[in-house]
Amino acid sequence: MTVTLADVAARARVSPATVSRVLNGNYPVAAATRARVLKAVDELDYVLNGPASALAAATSDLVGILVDDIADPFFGIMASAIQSEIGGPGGRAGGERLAVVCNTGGSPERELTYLTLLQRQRAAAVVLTGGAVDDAEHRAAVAAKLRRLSEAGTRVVLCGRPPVPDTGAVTLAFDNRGGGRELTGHLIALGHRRLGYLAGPEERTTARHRLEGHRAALAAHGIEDDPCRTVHGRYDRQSGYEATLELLRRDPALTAVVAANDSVALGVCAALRDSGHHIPGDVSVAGFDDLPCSIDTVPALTTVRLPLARAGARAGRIAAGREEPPPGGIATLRGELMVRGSSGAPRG
Amino acid sequence: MTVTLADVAARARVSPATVSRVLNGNYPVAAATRARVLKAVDELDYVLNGPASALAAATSDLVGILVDDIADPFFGIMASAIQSEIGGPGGRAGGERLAVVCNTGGSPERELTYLTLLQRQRAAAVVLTGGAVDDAEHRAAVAAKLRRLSEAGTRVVLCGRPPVPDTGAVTLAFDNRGGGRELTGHLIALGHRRLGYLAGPEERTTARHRLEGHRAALAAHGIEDDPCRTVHGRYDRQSGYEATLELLRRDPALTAVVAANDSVALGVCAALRDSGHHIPGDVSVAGFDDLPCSIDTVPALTTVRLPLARAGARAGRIAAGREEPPPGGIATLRGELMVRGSSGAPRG
DNA sequence: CTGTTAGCGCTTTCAT
DNA sequence: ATGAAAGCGCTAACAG
Repeated sequence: MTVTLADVAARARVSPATVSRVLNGNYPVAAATRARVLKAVDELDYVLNGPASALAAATSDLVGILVDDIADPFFGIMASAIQSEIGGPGGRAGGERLAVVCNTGGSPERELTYLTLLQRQRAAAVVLTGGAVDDAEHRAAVAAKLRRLSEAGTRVVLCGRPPVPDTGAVTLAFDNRGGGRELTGHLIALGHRRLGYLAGPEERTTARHRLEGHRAALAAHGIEDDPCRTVHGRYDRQSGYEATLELLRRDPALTAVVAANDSVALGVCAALRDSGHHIPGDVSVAGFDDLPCSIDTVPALTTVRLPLARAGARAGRIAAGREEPPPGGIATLRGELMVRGSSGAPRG
Repeated sequence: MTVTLADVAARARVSPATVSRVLNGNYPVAAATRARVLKAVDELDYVLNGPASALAAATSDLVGILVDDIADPFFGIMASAIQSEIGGPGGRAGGERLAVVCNTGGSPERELTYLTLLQRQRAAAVVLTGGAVDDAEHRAAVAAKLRRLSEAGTRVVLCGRPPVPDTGAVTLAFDNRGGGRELTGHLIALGHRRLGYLAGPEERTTARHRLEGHRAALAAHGIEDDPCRTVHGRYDRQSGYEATLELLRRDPALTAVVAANDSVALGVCAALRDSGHHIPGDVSVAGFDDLPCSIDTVPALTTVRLPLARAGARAGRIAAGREEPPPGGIATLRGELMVRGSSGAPRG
């Protein structure tokens, strides 16, 4: 009842092999024959059977994109860029690739599960985005999976994620350390000496690297890094809100708060507003990522712009095999400091 | 070289069929045998071949989620909710489903392409989110595709999208008309009589329905609907910014601007600020959707909260076959008016 | 509860 | 340029 390639062949009065060749366009076929086949395809409303095709050819057109949180524009922007570079023509059979995004929810287990699922589908490529969970066991498990995927012919690209050595994975990393250093450096230059820092989840590499940059900037200027001025939390607004109140409790004389990312910074702003502090008159605020939202806060947020779309597009092209990997398989992309109204000189 | 089910069978000293039964867990197998098989799977590091499995079983565990714009939290939030309800155990083979999101970029052609690709993969279910393009030709093409998918056994769910009759598709629609009516009604109740309206893309059903609601509210209160106070545009911030300037040029005495969604409303706020208008003192602003960002504008945005996460979760469960479709296959979910600081009584 | 036997629908040598 | 035939790796009756 469901129409198969054989049906098309019968109607076009050719062999199944010829239909396959027309559909894949990877073999010379007489123009007249091709036309006849295409007509039959159209008339029968034939749709290629993906699994059968993938089984016989031992490859598929599936490309997986793993993200931590699809509801977060940070990942959405990257995923969108990746997908738009992959989803075009260029695949096998029918010329279209199925680029799909998988939401891990930040869970290491789900990350591994999705990798297995994609391995099971014999995916053509896999792109992993965002910071990794920096735990020895999980790192080893991911490395093993990536190695296995590479060996099976799946292209692996890490986008905005630190390299995983010896896996054949191409890496486009963000310079989170450098960005963090520059951001805190900017605040120090304005005259700030009592800076609160809201770090992201302790186990995430992005959070860790940004914090390292912050500390490097403090050290470079001989400012003591009082541990009670750093609070770890989640990468979300609410976490920023709560942590800010905690920070103010610990040191009411704070003149600046640096957040692990923009979502957290929005929470910081809200908490400061709600507790009667003026931004930047009383307290300066800075974020990281430069999400679209960040320009609409009042005052607009000082932050570090990450080239999310550019990185994603490049990762997509590499995954699609349309661009050469960077030399050594690793490239580091720098962020750009965006100075806006939320940062200013401290009072007094 | 790549290990197959037969290898596992050999090592576990059972037949391939038994291995398959263990892996799918849909058939009684002696505990001892199962353990032996699982051990072999582990030792050989075996990964099921998805295409082969899908071919033989004539079904797959792939579930597709179509979104207009993955970088927009409106879709991200729904997609996340859908995926978290589907991605769990409950699929075939190994107990995991591959729930993936496909980014159409709002293009009708890409929407159809993705539907074909999913049909090709013999997807277990497809969820379409967001407003449809309301063009007769495209509507017919989508309807035909959905019918074909349904007939092939793919579950089809429309989430936040108007029904498509006679396709077997289950619909969870948002009451955009009602929300629009309530929002404009609120502004009218505050005393506004000169309201600008920034409608979304003219061809989108969401934009259309929200506008209809707006007009219904005007009509209900006997307010003339001056066509020059309505401007169509894209669903983004920049569009809102530009259209607001245009609106003010046409009628500088406007006391309120209603936007098609929150992103547009952010642009409205920016344009008003930049042209020296106070919100809500000079001009009130209202959005639609209640995205997370909307609470962080100053003043916070009056808007209509849509149950994105709830709708997504329900759509996901229906797609996964874990919840019954609503009676008649259609449910309409209402929005909730969120009155915040951006709306107030008009001056004078 | 387990093994045997046919395919699922397509791709791809190898001939012609 | 086209056809014939042999699987790809798995599942699903059907026996036992």
